[in-house]
Amino acid sequence: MTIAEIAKLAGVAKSTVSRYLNGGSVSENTKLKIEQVIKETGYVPNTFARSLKAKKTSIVGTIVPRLNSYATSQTLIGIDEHLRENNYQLLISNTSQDLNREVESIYSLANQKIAGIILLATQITDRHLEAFDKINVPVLLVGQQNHHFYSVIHNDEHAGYEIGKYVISQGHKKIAYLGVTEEDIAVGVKRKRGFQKAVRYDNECEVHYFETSFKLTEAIKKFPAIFETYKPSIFVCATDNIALGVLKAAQMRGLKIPKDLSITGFGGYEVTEIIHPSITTANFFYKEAGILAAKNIVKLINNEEIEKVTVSNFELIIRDSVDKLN
Amino acid sequence: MTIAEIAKLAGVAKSTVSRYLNGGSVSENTKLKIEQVIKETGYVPNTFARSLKAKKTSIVGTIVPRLNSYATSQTLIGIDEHLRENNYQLLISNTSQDLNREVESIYSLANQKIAGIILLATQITDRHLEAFDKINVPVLLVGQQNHHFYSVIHNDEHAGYEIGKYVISQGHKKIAYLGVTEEDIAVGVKRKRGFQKAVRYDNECEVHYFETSFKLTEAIKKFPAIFETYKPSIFVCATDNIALGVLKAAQMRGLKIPKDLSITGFGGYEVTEIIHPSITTANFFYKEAGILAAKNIVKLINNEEIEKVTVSNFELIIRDSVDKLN
DNA sequence: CTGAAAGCGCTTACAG
DNA sequence: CTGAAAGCGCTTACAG
Repeated sequence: MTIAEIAKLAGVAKSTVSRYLNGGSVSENTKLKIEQVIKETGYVPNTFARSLKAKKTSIVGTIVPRLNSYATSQTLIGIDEHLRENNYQLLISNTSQDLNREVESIYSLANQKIAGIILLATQITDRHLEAFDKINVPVLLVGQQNHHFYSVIHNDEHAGYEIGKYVISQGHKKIAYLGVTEEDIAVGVKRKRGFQKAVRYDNECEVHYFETSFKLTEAIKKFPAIFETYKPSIFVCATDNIALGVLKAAQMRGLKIPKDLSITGFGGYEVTEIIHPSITTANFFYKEAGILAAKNIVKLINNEEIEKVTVSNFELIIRDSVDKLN
Repeated sequence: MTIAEIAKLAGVAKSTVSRYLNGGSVSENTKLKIEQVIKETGYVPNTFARSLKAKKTSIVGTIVPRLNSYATSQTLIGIDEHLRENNYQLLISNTSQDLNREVESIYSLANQKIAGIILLATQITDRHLEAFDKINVPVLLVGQQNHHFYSVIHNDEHAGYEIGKYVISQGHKKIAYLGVTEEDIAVGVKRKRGFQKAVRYDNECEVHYFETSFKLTEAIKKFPAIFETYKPSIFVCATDNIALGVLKAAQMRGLKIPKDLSITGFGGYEVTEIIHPSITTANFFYKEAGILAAKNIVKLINNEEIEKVTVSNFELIIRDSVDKLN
């Protein structure tokens, strides 16, 4: 089935059918005829021919650092949902946490004439800047903020603040903050900064800051030394994964949570609810952030105005992993 | 940059450049010239023009029931990896567990002239059969077997058998098997069948079979009634998710695992290791199955022979959730 | 080995 | 509102 056959069957010119398909002006009468023929034949336009002429597609490329992460999945689900409803297609490009592949993906997606790019960002390097600069395609960052780009971010700083306030309200005076590298602005800098703001004016409160990677296993390894030398009453962990590592390490040495040690996380990962005891955490709405991202990229594609930074919400979920000391 | 410009710069005809690009016969000399020009200009062929003529692409569509599942992520990672290495592109189509959307996706992918389809299958209905029949594209099933299709499956039956053997070897005599609907052949039928084979000849062993859904929360709800009326020494759960639900429910009522109750799962989900106590389970190699699937679909696309059914391996992982009673 | 030409299935000014 | 024609950037017989 081609547009030519449809045109012939409907007794009109190809261009008229094309106009009908693209919402151009067609008389009611011919509209009906074409509609009829298309229904009968089940005709679907050839995407390649269309894209070849129009020099663009209705595909939004989303670059993700990894596929096997709760945050990624939920965000993708949100993006997918909104894109689908608006007749855009989602193309997922997985980079397996390889920044080189991330840059390659940018060029590769541009080459496929995708309409826009959503990047679930971790770090933005000069090579990212250069690539985005070259390709001239609407771009939206999710999870990290950068003054060169539009972005949808989580409220990491405020989440850190709320966690801090809560921990203090439960009477904790000796806190181990287990964070990550400051190269990650959102997770490494902002969550900590928010936390610091909350504890700053409590003079009796002592906080020591430690750093680990995003890996659960690394947190398990780091735990014993910190716990033994510093003896904190609580571990405030910069991610749920780290919190899970700390929980595992603590339970392995027979500690009762939260009686012997309290723990908090960030993220709102499903496991934190399943696990026993369930973990107090700041829950980010990843799926909603995905929907916001999709909405914004669509607007960008249509040259509509949007805010430079859209902040997605969070909620503090108080569960069973923090002991009340006062 | 178009092929015409490259041709002009290299001083040859478009068709010669095209032949060079597609591995046709070109003299060493012209090959060098073209190579040079392409390098200088950074020319990349237009995919749409190419696909429009060639009437096919190098895209493999993978239809997944859901994005937020460990099994799905791992399988996709495997598929992605092997496809990338072989210059195919992966297009992921998420159906959010909606069988209608699954069927729609089949047609939609076919319409995009993808080279092949991998379906992470749950159930195969007549409408699936009809769709695949119509589109005439190589198809491969993952996770479920069906005599109409090529497939890569997990060794569910043998895994069930090994779990059964192990449970008996630990002296359990009163077993609750918590399974799922038999509409799911792999999970609902085969795992149970394997398990039954293992326990069949142990006369002292009593097994009661129960059914729940795939949802963790449902397992939590089902737990109390089963536990109180039947009082088993172990819950053999048909998935890790169900096992996690049982664990949660048991811990909520203060039971010590495995002292008061033993639990096993199927799947090898990451959480089963993190959680305390860690759960004994049959670990399926999802990523490897993904690689196998990608290998097979590529062969199918190239008209190479493959086995109708490829069985992916598993391993029994013995951890801390089963008590030794003998 | 190489080139000229036709054609894949659309869209888009342009003219009426 | 409608149609004829050109052209998007490739590939593929065909002829030499």
